[in-house]
Amino acid sequence: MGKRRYNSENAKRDIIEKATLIFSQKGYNQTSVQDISKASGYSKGHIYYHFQNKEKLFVLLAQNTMQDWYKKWMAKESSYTTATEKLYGMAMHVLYNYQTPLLKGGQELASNPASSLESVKALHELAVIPMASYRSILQEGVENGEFESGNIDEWTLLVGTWLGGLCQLTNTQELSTLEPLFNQAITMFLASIKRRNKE
Amino acid sequence: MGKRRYNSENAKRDIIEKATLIFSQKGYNQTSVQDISKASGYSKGHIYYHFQNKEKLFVLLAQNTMQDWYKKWMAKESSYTTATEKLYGMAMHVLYNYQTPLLKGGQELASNPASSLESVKALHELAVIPMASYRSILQEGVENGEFESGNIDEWTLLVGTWLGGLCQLTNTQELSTLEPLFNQAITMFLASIKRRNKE
DNA sequence: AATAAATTAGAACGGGCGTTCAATTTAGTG
DNA sequence: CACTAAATTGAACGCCCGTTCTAATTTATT
Repeated sequence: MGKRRYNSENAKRDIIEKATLIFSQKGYNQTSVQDISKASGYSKGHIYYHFQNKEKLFVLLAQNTMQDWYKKWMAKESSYTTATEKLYGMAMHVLYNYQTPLLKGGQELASNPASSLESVKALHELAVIPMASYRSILQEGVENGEFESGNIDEWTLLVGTWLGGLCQLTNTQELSTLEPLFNQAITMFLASIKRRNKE
Repeated sequence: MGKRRYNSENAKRDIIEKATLIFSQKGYNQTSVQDISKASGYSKGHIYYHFQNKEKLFVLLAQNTMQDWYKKWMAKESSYTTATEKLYGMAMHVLYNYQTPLLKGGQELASNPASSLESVKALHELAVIPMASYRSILQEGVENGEFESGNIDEWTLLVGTWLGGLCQLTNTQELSTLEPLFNQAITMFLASIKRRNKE
């Protein structure tokens, strides 16, 4: 009666790995299950042995990716002492870890009326995660007096959209060349929210 | 021997109109020629009477849309006297006239290896238009002393990506509610590039 | 009224898609 | 070694896509 332990986890891992890569490169609609099959070396049928369907597979990958992004940020965050440092750190974290193209795939899926509500909802919840991270930094900065008091939700949207917009450039430019740009955005943003010392 | 003048221009106009709408709503891949046929009331075959194929049709629409955007801006621009005013005006112009979803469709098309190089090139040229518009405002501001002298190309990218990022919000929020946000972005941006008067 | 060209519809095609399913191989168990 | 369940394949299905083709209809000119 002992549980048998076979091993299809290698296969599953391979599929996940390759699928993440291809979805990132080509988006959701333009990635076929056949593409994933070919890249992973497993048959189309086997993909359906591990995953219910293409949609569920994508959502899982998006969740994994975002979770990874968030965990890595949490690990890094404590190494910064001020909210200001955290903002700069976040900009770099976004530049190097945010999987813009995968998120783009999410928009494709979400905008398709045929997609299950469940998946759309799941993806929507993912999009909230980075915003919450930005918000918490801004909040902290206001509370400890680094930043002026102001409309934190508005600031969150502003910094979030700016970083999101900048990420579009990652499609066409080498990441490292974008560092100054990301930093400059934070510098400009900070210039408007930093508390100016009374002298 | 005189040229006959029939009238299928109504049909063509209808198709263009509906196709623009649907491409904007659903993106490139998820819009089928059948969708356009149904919405316009003309047969699939007739669409191919007017347009070579789906790809060319899309490129044409994108060009029309961008041309329209640019013309409208040119018409508006002269009503602003300072570069500062122009930036605020541009933000509103982008908010209300930039067809983000259509541009998204362009990215889909461009990222498909099967797309013709010609189309990809045409779309790429379109993406340059708004950037050039931003740049010219910044240039003007520097030249007439409104703005500090600085790296204009970097500023262009920064303001461009910010407005582009903000535009993503137009998918989910009422345009008019976004006005303050767009204005706030410009205000923050200006705070960093405006020349401070010597006193 | 006849004609020829412009316009439109609709059926048909080949292909690729996501998905299902039956059959086969693989590997642990007694 | 036989047995059984997991793992994996590959063919098959039905669907919708972009596109083409042919035939019908409308329209302007003669």
